[in-house]
Amino acid sequence: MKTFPPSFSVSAPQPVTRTPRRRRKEARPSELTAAALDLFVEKGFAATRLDDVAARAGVSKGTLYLYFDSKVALFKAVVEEGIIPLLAAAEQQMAGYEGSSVELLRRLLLGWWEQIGATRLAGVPKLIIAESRNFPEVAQYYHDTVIVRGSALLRRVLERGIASGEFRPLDVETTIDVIFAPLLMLIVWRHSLCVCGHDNDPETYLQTHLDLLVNGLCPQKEAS
Amino acid sequence: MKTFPPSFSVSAPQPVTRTPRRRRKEARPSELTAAALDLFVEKGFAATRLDDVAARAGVSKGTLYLYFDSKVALFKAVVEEGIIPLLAAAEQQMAGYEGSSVELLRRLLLGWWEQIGATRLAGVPKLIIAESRNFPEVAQYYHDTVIVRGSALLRRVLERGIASGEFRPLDVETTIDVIFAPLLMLIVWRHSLCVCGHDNDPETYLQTHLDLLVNGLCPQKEAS
DNA sequence: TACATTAATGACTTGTCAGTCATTAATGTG
DNA sequence: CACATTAATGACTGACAAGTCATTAATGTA
Repeated sequence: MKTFPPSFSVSAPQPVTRTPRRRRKEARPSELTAAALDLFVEKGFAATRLDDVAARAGVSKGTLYLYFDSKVALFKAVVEEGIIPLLAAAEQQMAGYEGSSVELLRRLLLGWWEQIGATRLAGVPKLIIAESRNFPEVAQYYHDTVIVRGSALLRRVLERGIASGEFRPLDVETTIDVIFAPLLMLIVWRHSLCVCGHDNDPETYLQTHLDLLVNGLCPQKEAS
Repeated sequence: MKTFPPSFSVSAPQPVTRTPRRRRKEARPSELTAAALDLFVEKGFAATRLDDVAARAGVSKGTLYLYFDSKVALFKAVVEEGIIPLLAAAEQQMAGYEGSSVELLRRLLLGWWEQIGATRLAGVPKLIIAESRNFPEVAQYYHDTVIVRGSALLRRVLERGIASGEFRPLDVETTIDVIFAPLLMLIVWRHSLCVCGHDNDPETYLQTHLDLLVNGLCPQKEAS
């Protein structure tokens, strides 16, 4: 990753193996947010050093501050770039859907897993869960721009299913949170508690969750 | 919080308004763990300053180090004192239970809520979820002493229910985690994301979770 | 090639906090 | 009371990291 001075001499004379400066105003911001996402995911928000973010993006810390006012601003940019577009796409897709509500719910949850849960982006919600207490500004921003909008998607599915009689009438607002909790805990397990060996197979976990959700714990009382 | 010399003179001649030292070797440890629990819950593990823990317990930081080798040791003591006894009690209770498995599951989850989730102790699992990545030693300790033992309780309930035909045959290990996830997320909401207004009524939340668990999302197909 | 513009740098300032240790004083005993 | 024991103190150290800014040098233009 880094350029070390080789212990044997090479044809090109490298003064101190320092790559020359490059002026790349356009490319810096996205390179910095990409580096930041990696490190936020790996170490958490508080534990990520901006020196490291800058180094991974191939610049110095001073340069980072040229493009982002603060650590918080950098995080907001990561969310803006990584999550918001996915939300917009999901809203689009759902608008045109015509099948059953059970299937729609399944697609929504599995889609979230594929596009966020199973990717580097999963670090973002994990980080919010872990650190919002210490960074209320960050939490507020994420709540207003992501959670509210994501909840609305689930709300539509549930209301749709209840209206069509596919679902029992439930407390929709509470059910949204109950349904989503296992997905969030799945990424928490995979990004935090993994350190102590305990781990789940995500496929099995999601299947089990959906199965419990749709069918419950008890056998269908067909013969009653 | 701190004792300032008053700018006007007071009848009682307070040299610098400093309470005299007291030697209370016996009482210190539990006073310190109590103070630590409060602050860990409020601020998280990393963000809790040992100066503050000591101050809340009415001693200086040096005294804290007289009784605990490190911040991690202090945390372990908090778990040892707060959580382990509850686990032991739950195991005891469950051994003698004779009713239905649905009812046993309900009692287990609601009992967890009453004794941990709704109390100051809820901060402990929340803290593990949030910070295990940065403190693997802490996570490992908690996994080995609490999570493994708690999972065993749920496992017994599920196996009992499956054996009696009350529950469908399921992947028990995965189901344990899926069932517990919403409870953990509930305390995360209440201890972290509360900062941004979003909040649930715990009673409704738990009822909804149990209802979904036992009955699922769809109406019972009685007439099929 | 000479020069103006400004992207990029990294040493520095400032503040925080875990953990240490020489000093102080509370308490029991003879 | 005199004094030994040891609980308690808090100033200090060392390490770390966010944010700043005077300096450096890449690049385009005349």
